[in-house]
Amino acid sequence: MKNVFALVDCNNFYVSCERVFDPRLEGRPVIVMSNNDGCVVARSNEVKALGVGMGVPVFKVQEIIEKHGIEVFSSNYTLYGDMSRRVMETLAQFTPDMEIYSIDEAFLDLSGYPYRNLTEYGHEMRKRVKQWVGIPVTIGFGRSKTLAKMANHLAKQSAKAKGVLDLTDSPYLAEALRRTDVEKVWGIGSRYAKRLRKAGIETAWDLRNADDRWIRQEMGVVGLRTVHELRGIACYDLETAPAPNKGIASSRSFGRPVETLEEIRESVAAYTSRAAEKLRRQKLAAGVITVMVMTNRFDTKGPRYFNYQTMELPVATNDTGELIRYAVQAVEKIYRPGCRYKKAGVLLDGLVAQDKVQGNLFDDLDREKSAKLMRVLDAVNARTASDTLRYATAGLKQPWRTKFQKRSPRYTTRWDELLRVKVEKKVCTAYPTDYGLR
DNA sequence: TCTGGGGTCCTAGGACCC
DNA sequence: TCTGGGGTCCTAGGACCC
Repeated sequence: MKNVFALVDCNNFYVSCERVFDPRLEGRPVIVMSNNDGCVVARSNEVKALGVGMGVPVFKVQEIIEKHGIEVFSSNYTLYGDMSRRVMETLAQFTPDMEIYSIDEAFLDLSGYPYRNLTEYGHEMRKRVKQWVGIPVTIGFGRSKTLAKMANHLAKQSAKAKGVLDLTDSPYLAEALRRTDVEKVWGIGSRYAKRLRKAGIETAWDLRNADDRWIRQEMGVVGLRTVHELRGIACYDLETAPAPNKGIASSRSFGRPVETLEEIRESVAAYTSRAAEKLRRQKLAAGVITVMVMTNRFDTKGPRYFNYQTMELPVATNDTGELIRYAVQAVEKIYRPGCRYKKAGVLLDGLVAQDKVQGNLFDDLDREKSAKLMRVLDAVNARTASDTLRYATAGLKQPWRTKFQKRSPRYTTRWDELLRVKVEKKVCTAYPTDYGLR
């Protein structure tokens, strides 16, 4: 039996999410920015056509933004996360063999399903996601994940494909490989692309026909797998049950430079709280904590500084208060006065299941009490959908907070931010589904 | 003035042990 | 002055992904 993989990818996902709730944006140029309103992380097709690159700093394209009246949004991860869930739930109806690969992508394993016409099936999926959730998607089919990715990419380029391209047994496969630049291949980043091009390998077709020994030498086993995948030999299976995290990180740039130990300490405490919440959501505990601080790496004047401190905990924990205590100790060791800090972060490692934590003879914390307290904390914050309860160390006003100056309402997860619909005397004909609500 | 955040896997080399 | 070999574990760094 031959493998059939599909890759479903939401088009310009963050932009599409904004458009679902603000149809005025349809057909207009739209940008969504990264954290701290720093970089461009999502662009509508209109913006791509204006030559605005992925990941460019917003201030560098300010002129284009103003000249073309581009609509600009801060990231609204709460909204995007919820919309993603809706898309995935809809896709799950088509097959049980699904891997949620990222917030806006899913692999489907359709091997062994007697679909006579994959293209038709793809159009059905597209239609349903659009109708139920309001998000446009593109679908590529291939004999390996890498080929499904490539098909998806080509489907986006071609208007003729109408969002679906099947390359499983296609007579156009060779042509498709020839038309794909080597850096567009999944697994080939800018470094490898440069080296490959130097060696005369410019397209996916060239890569597919490259010498195995040379590839193994230059790119290791990972590179070799990519080449095999391009030949239609599937090296990667679907990963339906996500492996538990190996580490959990929480780091943020500051909305403005931070200089005092007090503010750095607050931010580190706040980031530690976030990381600890993630930890508890996955029922894990951390045995190692690392705190890092850094100045602006683009700043040419002023002292540049980067440092981190790792601490091993006597007992693995997911208690916010306890983790904050270690984090604060760590940050006090690396804080250097006279620097303008741009970013701080917390990394948790040595993760173990919370019910398999090894005790310690000298442990003086009441673990049961701590677990109870954390449950209450999480429950209250879940009900109020914000960090209503938090540790005083994290500060009250948090003047260093990351910027989100143009965030749209969290339409689907906050009662006080629901979409407002003006109803005139006539009967309202808008149904919740029109807004992605169910 | 303004430049994101959170992950994964692989490999080479050093520490350590017998 | 002579000074083995093989295994494991850990870490840092480099590549990649969205």
